[in-house]
Amino acid sequence: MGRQPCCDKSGLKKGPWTAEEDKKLINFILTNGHCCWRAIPKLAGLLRCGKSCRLRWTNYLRPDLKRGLLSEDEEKMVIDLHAKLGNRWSKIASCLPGRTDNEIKNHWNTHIKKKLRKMGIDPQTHKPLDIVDEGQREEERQADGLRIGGGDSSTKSREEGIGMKIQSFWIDDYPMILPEEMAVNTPCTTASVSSSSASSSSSMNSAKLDANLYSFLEWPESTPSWELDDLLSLDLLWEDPLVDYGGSLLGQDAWSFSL
DNA sequence: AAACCGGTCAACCGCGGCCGT
DNA sequence: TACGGCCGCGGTTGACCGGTT
Repeated sequence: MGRQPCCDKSGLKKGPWTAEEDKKLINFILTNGHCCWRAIPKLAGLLRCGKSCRLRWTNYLRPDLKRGLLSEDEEKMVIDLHAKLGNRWSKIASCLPGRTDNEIKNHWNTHIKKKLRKMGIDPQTHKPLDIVDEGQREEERQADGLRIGGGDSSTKSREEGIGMKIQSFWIDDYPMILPEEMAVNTPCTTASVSSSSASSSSSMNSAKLDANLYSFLEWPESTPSWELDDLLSLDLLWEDPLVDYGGSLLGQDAWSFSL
């Protein structure tokens, strides 16, 4: 029976989102919530399929998203959870508030995989790689201060549950992050400190929202789910004309919603 | 200065699962 | 139980960027 396409693709726009489209989507969802993704494009006046809208919202426009690179602690959590859950990115993401599955998946493929391989760990199995000569690896271990091997600790840790497994990381490999340092990992400060993806690629897409997008908001410690009322209460902030968002959006009154 | 190349990441695609009928 | 619609997930693609030659 062949699967039907998620929507009628004829006449629908694809590719990068424009600021105007973002504005329409945010405005609609903040006002109405997202009851049915399939209906949203039409109701919001967008020439996109519902799927594209959902993706744009969940991966980029959601107000509770953190921006910028994953912190060391978050990275450790991802590795740990991956050892336990495998490539279930959405499950992993659900344990990291403000992070999306797409973001974590990308970070895994571009950063963590390499890091693990460099450490002599197979990113898929989380077991030591055997392809490297053991003696040579021993030298690398001494040089790098790694502690790979010595009984399959990664496997062992996998059986100990997430909370315990945190302890199985080679702390020496990662600079420790103190709780107070974690606290500065807000979208605002992350973006300002990091010279990474968020800022470096800001010119990639004219519609791309800078990591400073929500920098003017004060984020609660954890925002697992925002009610519409919570978001609506932010309208004064959205309209603050004094905030420099570092992008072109403000100049277009993109955030002056009439809620 | 231009061409090339590898890295990065937003966005797309298609499948699987859930749920209502 | 079977079917169809919708959503969410994971894999993949492709545009863009910075570094190198």
